[in-house]
Amino acid sequence: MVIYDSVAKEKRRFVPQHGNDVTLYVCGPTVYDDAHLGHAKSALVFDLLSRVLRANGYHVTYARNITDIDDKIIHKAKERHVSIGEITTTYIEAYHHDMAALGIARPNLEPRATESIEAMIIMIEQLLANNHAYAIENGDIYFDTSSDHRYLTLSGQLQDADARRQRVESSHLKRHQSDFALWKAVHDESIAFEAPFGRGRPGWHLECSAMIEKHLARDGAYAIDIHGGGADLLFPHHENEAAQTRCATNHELAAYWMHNGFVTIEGEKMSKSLGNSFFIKDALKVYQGEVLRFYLLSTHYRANFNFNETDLLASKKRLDKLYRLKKRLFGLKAIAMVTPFQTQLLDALNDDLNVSKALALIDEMIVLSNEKLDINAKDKVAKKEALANIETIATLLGFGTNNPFNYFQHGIDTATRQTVEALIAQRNDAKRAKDFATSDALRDTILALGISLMDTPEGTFWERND
RNA sequence: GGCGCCAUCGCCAAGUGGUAAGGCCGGAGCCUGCAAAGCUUCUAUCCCCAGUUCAAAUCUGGGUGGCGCCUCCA
Repeated sequence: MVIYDSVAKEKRRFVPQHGNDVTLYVCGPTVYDDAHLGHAKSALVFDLLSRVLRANGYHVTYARNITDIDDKIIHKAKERHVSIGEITTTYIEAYHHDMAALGIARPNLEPRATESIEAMIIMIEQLLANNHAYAIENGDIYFDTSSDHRYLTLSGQLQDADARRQRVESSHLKRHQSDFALWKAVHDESIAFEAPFGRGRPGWHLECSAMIEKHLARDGAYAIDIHGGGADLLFPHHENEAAQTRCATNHELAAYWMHNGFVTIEGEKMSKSLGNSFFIKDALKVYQGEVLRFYLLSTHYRANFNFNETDLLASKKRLDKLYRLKKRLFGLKAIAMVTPFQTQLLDALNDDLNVSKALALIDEMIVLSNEKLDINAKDKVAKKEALANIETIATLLGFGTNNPFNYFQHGIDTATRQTVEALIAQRNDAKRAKDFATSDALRDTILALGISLMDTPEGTFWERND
């Protein structure tokens, strides 16, 4: 397997530190609002990565954190006059629901910040003991970036202090502009945690380093094999995580760093300030989760992704073809077998998750299978192979996992369904009577309901139009 | 201002030194009572300029144009 390491800025052959075991940590969401398409992209990319790693025979421990204590959460709880727990429970459930709809498997571990306070306290104490952190008058504890000789080598920022001063809000109490809070002292009645160095709340960057130490880290040069997240996290979040870990422990944080590109809408990054966030739950009202999965995964993970409906529908048509083939194979049991296609598919994905190449292989496989079945509809070998190939696609990429008939009739309500089926029965009567004028008129009626008909030797099937 | 990414057919998108994958859309055909689906077939020399090389979309330099990070952020 080859992975693009966004710190080395080149593709590197992937070699785990500990034999067959792979540790993967990905920065998850802060649960103060619904998940948007950007969250989906990140979760999808690393879901795919974990699938591909496993397909290569690795034993993967995949952790994705949940930040459930944060100023934005507290703010929202106050705004709604509810507890923080109610906010986080609501959005954690929503997150899980949305991710499941996209066919994203749950990571092995989903550590929460509030359950990792002890680990964070331990790390702060290590940093204080090593003189990598200091407390200021009000009780806040900062990481001393000047004490880390490798600071900024991860992101390659290396900017001078004057440049940063322009942008960063100055805190006269910090020793250096780039120093960041490990612990924010709390003196009032608002939510806080007890710590030897005073009541307070953890800084954001700390939790990932602490959780990694607590749940994944093993002896060696690096705490874990792969650390992932959105491209916006490289600096300062991952830079700071890396600094904390190397200064508190005797190892670097991750052997490989992977960052996924952004989902943009109309060419602009989604953000609160622009008001252009596109929530997964809203997209799911219109499109099937699997179509969204296919679309969001169809562009290489490192490239920026400009979401638009035209491209989404083009992706849907591409996925449709996989399901049309599955429809032709309906009722047959898949038999485990090895085909050249499967090897090629894994090879493509092993090249830094080259999904475009994988999709091209899938298209070619579909055409070839259809061709064989057009020549001989009872070609058993072709059917067996095609089924096995579809199984592999489902396992590796999560595409084609549904019942093909349900897929094409997605979102049709019972009333419409009954109407359509009654009209089809009428039309079949007309067809039997060779009354093609009536039968064509009925098809137009059905078409007006958004339904396409397909006459086949096995009967008339219907599909929803998009 | 600093750091970084990107620019391939109408649209989406691989390929990163050896002579342009795939999909969508569109044209033609086969099949079909007519359709749909499926199949066959047709459509690019890679933003511009200069350089390196036997050979460049692919490397180097310079332009132009997008985008991201530097502040919470997937």
